[in-house]
Amino acid sequence: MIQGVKGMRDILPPASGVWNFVEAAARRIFTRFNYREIRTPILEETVLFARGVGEETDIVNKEMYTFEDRDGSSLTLRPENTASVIRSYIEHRLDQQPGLQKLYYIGPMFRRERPQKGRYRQFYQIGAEAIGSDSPAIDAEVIELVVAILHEVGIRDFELFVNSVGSKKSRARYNEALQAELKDVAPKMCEDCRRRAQSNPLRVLDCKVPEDQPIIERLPSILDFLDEEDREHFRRVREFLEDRQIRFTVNPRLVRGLDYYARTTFEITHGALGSQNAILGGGRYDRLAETLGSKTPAPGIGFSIGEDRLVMTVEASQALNPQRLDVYIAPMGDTALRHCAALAREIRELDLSVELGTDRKLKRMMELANKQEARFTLIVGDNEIVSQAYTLKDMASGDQQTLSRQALLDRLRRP
RNA sequence: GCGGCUGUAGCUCAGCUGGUAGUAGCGCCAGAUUGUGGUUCUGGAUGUCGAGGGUUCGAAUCCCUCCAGCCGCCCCA
Repeated sequence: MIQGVKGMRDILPPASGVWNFVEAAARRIFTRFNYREIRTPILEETVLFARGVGEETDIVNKEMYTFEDRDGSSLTLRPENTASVIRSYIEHRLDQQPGLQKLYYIGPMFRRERPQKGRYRQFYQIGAEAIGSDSPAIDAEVIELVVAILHEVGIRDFELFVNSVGSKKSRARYNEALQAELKDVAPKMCEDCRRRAQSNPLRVLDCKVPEDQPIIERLPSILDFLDEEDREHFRRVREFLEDRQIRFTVNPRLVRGLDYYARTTFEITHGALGSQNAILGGGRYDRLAETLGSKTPAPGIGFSIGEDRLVMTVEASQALNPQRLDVYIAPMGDTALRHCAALAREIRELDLSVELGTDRKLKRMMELANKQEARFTLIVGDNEIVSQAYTLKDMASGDQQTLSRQALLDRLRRP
């Protein structure tokens, strides 16, 4: 049997209905915040991600699907979308458009990681970028926007963490200070932390072992390494969030991220997700455009929601009503079947979903109507064609009435 | 990429001190007299027991390899 590729999955009904629900909700909120959709290619030149995301990140080092094209150029399946959006912004001179560019996207990304629940090699992100301003008010609005999306899909019990990682320079200084400090205290910590102190000091901050917490609390905070401007920027972001009555926790340990992050970073987690508990993450990337060759600065901030994970929490938190069938038409015989095609078209024009049965037996068609939870079944046989009166059965109550063609359409028009 | 656990009908699973697959539940199909579903009853189909190899007279059951999923690491969405 030919199977799907590892880490990639089929999204079947009824789950696909939840995906559509989530995407429709996101689009509504994006529209309210005046974001418009951008669609970028799934393939980009490898160098875009190498430079944009950062040569030293795990994503670029070991997780990209990179291959040589027939002409010898190196192409990569996008592992994230911010770099592509900025590339497009530069290429099409969107900085010449009036005001901010507020763009959103929905689509698949690819990273070759070991698959797990909530972690797939082809996964989907719903994201947005606000490019062209470094105002802290934009940071707060972007965060307000993601919170609004979560509310719109019915998720309330999440936690929002915000932090500021300052400039690249202050992050480097912080990393040094952390390493120096860890040299002394790491031996007293758990096995994992001792390893991380060597390989990736920032990861120590994520340790969940209770005994290590007192030590971690005494480690230096990145917030103490910010310069004056970064500190003020972060203060105002928090102020704007409070004005908007958005509940958040400052988490100085939230320092991970791609190389391009600067100043504000944020993350939202949800308990129902297990170890892959981050449902979305984002941050500011004021220098990314220049890194990618823009002559003019284009400070921006964005986020991406892990749609797979969002769908999981939506599925866990509420029972969504699946797509309903409005009318099942049961024609009795070939004449009726031909006759019903026009009838089906007329009912569909009322924006109702219609299934036109092709089975020979009425009993069988009634069964199918029932299994698909049709609201009505319309029975059309010789009697009905001759008399131009149709039998409409309400499947919930079992009531049946005989209606003229016009009365039938009127009856179906109102719920 | 590393470690652990798991893999039997469409789904959930039983069988696993080796003897050649389950009247299991749900679902699916058909019938209970020719234009009426949901309940009930009756009957039926479907599995190369994840794949390949090995041990054995004989393997779903033991061993090896591979594949996939899940959990942890790592990373992140």
